[in-house]
Amino acid sequence: MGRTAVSAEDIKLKLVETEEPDENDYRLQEQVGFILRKAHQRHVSIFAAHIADLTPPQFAALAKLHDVGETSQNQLGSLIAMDAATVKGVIDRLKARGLVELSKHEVDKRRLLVNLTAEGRDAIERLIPIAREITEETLAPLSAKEAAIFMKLLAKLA
Amino acid sequence: MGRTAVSAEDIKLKLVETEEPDENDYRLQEQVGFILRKAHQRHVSIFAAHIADLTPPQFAALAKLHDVGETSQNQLGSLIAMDAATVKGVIDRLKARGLVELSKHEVDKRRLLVNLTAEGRDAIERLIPIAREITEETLAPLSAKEAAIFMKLLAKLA
DNA sequence: TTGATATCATTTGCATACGAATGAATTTGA
DNA sequence: TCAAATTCATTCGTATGCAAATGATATCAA
Repeated sequence: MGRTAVSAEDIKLKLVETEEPDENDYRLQEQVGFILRKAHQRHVSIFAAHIADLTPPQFAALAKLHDVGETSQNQLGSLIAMDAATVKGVIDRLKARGLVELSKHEVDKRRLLVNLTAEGRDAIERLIPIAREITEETLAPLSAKEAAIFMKLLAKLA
Repeated sequence: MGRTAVSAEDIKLKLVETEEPDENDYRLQEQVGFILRKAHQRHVSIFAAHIADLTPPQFAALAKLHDVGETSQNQLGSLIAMDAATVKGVIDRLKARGLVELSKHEVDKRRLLVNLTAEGRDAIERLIPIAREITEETLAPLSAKEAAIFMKLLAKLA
């Protein structure tokens, strides 16, 4: 008698429970987005410890300009993954510090050309070796093989 | 004769070149920090497409409160990797929207306790399934096996 | 050619993110 | 016990980051 004493309500409850074990075990700490944010924070912190007077976006702008030479503000932004509003602020601050200079495009009057100053060129050339150390330190928790795999997968995600 | 015609200058030049092929081949696009930033940007964009009325940090705060219940503002911050100044802004905005309520700690008068409101609880429980989809879509460029490896390595980095 | 579109840059508003300084309350240690 | 150190929260200043609106200039298409 007792062994078969399972009501319809019991069964329904069981089903509901196994159908959605969802809300109970959502672990924020294991979600990509959350960990990506933390990993990025850690990198920024390592960067700041090595290069105190420049932010990563500012460094990116200088490094890219060093790479490609004169470009328009918007184009530079697309090269370093910054929208127009953001890149403007970054360039303004670099200009205020004399690392970059602006000029108007002769033909297309909408464009604002950006270029490194001599000081900006010196700065970026001096900083690139340090940037290599920053990359290295950021990846330090991984073995060489792990780092290679990680970079490949990260590039797929980005 | 011709085969051994290598001057001291030639050798020095060769050495210099192999000692620092550095500044010439620094590729911003291949640095961890740069790609991490882009991957994070992509995730935030995916998040916004699924959950328009909440930011990832706001979601994190609600999810963590749902997980651990009432906590102090600072403690919540450390649980979701936000410093005191940042967490205050996030909590202020959640409070203004009625998703969270604040109260003073009876014993330790320095602490400000944060708790979900009924509305906040409803919201986070409704959003968690969507957050799973966001995680899934963020990892979509990777196979299941790649995603598992990536998450393991990313966790090591963060 | 000219009217519709598109592009480049700027501005505004909002939301992280964090260092540094400050004040209040608590804990520690001599 | 009481002064020093620590912790919690707030505020200020600076720097991304992005959506949306705007104005100027270019390009395209009918």
